[in-house]
Amino acid sequence: MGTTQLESVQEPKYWHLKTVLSEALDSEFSVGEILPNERDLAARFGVARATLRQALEQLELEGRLQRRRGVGTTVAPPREGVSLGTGPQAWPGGPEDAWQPADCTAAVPPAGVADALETGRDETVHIVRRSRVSHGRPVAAELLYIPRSSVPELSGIDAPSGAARARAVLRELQRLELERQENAVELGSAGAEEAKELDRLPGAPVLVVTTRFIALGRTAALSVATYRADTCRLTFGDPGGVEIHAGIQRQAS
Amino acid sequence: MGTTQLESVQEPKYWHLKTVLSEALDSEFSVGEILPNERDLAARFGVARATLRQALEQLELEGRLQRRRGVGTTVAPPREGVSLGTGPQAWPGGPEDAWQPADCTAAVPPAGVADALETGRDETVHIVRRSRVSHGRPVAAELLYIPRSSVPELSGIDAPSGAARARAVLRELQRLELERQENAVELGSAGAEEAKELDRLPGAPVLVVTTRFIALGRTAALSVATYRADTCRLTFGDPGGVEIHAGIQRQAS
DNA sequence: TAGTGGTCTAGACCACTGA
DNA sequence: CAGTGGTCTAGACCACTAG
Repeated sequence: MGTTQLESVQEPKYWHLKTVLSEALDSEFSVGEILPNERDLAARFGVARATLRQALEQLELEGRLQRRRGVGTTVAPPREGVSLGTGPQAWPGGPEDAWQPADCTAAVPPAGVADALETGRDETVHIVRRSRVSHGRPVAAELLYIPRSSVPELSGIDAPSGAARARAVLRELQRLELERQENAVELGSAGAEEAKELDRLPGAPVLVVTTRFIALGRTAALSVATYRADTCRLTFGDPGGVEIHAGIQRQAS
Repeated sequence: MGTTQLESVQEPKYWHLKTVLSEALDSEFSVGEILPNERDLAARFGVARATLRQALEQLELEGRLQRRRGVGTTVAPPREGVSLGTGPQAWPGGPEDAWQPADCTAAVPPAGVADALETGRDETVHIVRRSRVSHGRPVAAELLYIPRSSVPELSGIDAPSGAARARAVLRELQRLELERQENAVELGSAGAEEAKELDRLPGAPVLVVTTRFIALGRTAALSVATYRADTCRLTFGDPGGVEIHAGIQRQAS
């Protein structure tokens, strides 16, 4: 560090800024603390506000900062471990399920979902909306697609929609014997509705977890869950033991 | 759609742009095709280049586009499913392992890693670098931390470093009986070295998969693998069956 | 060397929050 | 209401790629 080496071969300003800020966060700030506003910070570092923002965006993406319009930028707590499927295989709505049913409607699913469910593209399915809350904050929103054939005994006399119906559908689902489930995780960005549910702006990065529940050789239900990427670390496999934080592991070399 | 409704309550331009572009990608472009350059596109839509770029950035984050400096913007192929742990539990370097060992050195790991491994903070461990390639493209880079105590029989006469030593270390690891493993997935951004290995720019979004291998009640190895978030969809649990694409499922309502 | 995307600037206005 | 972050503009220059 003695010299400002030539090795700054062409390091972008925002990248250097990010490094400096990251170190400052470690040493000079504590969780929840409010940073100076963007205009002040930019002036302090002698860069345009847009450049400063580029650094802040990266730090927010890495879960180190939290920015809220009208409020300010605060130091984020370490990411929270959120368990996916504690037991190897379990229906949604079973015991130990961390999700809260919010609503249930009947509608035609997107074509991709219909194909996965092997239902006709015009066929309506049960769509259960659920949300997952942790430490009082929403962390995930889910759409659960369930073909009518998976819950044949569902009484039509039950509530036509709402949380009560959602619970009824999930209860019926338990009667099937779950063969196995397939999971996939990928990066996405929050749509308008998801953003509202997750208390973020549209376009915010999310981890999309797609789960296919397989019973009797066919896909009995399909879940598409979007987790806040800024606050969540998805854990799976056998739990237990001390928590580990990749974020911390990756710092420095 | 008949009217440009007032419901454009305040939809940002870049958001609307993203929607328009996304639909155009579906209907008017095919995979690999090159889009007009940013200056032309911006002019065509009557927005500043920065605004256009904001839309492109989102689409790239969602894996719909691929941008390369000096080349242009192309339509990306659907994300590729990348399997994490086909069998429930297996040591790295075992049969069916998709990784290619690249190097092996001995060094003091980051503090977070040392804590997870329960080694002293000044203690050196074996660090195996591996890379994962799919369809000729690099998709992930990994750092594997292995305490010396996990491979006590390792002969000091072997190659002091390089791929040969990496293979030797992994071979020794197989002798331990794997009890279980813990996985975690979170969003991160590529560091300078990772970026080079993944053929991306620094700061590119990555999915960081942390795996703790547990044997004899202690952490026998720790893997930190970074996957390209733009091209990968991580799959786990029992495989088999038709591939599903959350990206497609999430389109439209 | 021409053309691409990546970085950066110095402004402006807006939407939202909280006092 | 004042102050915050979010959006947007119209430029400029740079790093990289390929012919």
